Amino acid sequence: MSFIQAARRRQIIGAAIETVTAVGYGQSSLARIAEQAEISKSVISYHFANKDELLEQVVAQVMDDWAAFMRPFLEAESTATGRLSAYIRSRLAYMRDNQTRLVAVAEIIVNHRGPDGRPVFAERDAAPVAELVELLRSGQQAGEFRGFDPVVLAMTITQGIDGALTYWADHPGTDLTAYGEELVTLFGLATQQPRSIS
Amino acid sequence: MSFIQAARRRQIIGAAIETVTAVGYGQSSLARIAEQAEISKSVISYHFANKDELLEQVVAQVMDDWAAFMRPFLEAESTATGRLSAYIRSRLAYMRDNQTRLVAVAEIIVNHRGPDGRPVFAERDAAPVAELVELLRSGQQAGEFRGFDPVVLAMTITQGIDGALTYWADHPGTDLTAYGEELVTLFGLATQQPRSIS
DNA sequence: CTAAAATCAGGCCATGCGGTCTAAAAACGG
DNA sequence: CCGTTTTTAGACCGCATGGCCTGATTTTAG
Repeated sequence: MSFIQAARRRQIIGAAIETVTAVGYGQSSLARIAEQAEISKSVISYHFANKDELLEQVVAQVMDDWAAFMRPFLEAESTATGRLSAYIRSRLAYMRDNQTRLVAVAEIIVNHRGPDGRPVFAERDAAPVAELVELLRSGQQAGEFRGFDPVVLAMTITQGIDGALTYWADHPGTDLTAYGEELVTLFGLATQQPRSIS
Repeated sequence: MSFIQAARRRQIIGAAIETVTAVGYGQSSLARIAEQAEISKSVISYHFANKDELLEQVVAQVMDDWAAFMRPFLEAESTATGRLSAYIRSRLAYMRDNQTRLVAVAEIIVNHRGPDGRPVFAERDAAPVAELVELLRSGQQAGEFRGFDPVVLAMTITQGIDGALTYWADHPGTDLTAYGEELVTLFGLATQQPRSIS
């Protein structure tokens, strides 16, 4: 893949992200994206097979980048409790520097459907939840966590973190770091082994 | 409003809900909704001013019904702790009997935009969160809850409950009652005043 | 320098959209 | 029973969409 190809693809992907964040998935036509990028519509058609492939690339790029960003934070922790806190903190840290990207991806994941009407990115969206389930299970086996249902916990944590993005998008003054610390203590209390029963 | 008018409106609203749940907001054209209802497209235009009014009615009907369903459960509780549990349980109880309705409304709220590109139902969606904030604040003033940020808590609880709907839609075998109890203990642990410090 | 390949702009097309129009059918009142 | 009003079906309109095509322009290769 040539240099100019890669550059154009990056530019178009960026324009798609800006457009989706600004006007929503439904209004993000190829014409609008091209206008945002200040190029002709056919340039998109030349560099991407179709709109689906463009959206696929947007999602893949952001998700991969996000996972790569988080990995070192998780690997630095030895206990499950520490990894859970690091998970929450690093997801919010990434949010802080990639708001538009993540808003766009969230919009695409929820809305993009195949010809059968079913969401296309459902599996990709479920992956981080599955990862969290593993984290929680290991913490239970290590005796750090109480005996909750790890699926419910993982789902709720994921949703809680996504809620921070939604809230931040609606209230730009929000201190995301403080929000994250609230979540860390919240889910810390919710997961840890209760004190002695007596 | 005549009897037949009311019946037709109910039928069309029902068909809109079915359609949105089945194929998503984006693919829910008036033609599809009419097909689902086995009527002609113009019948919709006759009974509703336009698509926006139809969606408005769908959302309003479900949200009002939901709030009315929950009210007695909340009023039966005297403590903030009890009201929080009742809040979670009653929201999940309503979900159990109204899955398609709620999936459709969630989809519409997130996706429906005005001509300016901004979401239309943002305020209506924020109302339950504001209600929860009040509940949590009163619990803090009563000394039942610890000193968390009530906005973060309210947001996380709301998101956590919505997560149950999402998970249930993807995993039809889910026991919603058990899911709800997990949430009750989870947020119970997260909110209650810590034991004596020593 | 030139010919081939890659890249781009603008126009074009079939499709599906929301909404309207006309006329037929159904319901209703006297 | 008939005339009026309400309700419905189906055709139709203007518009935006995703995708494609043609031809011009730029880059690359020999």
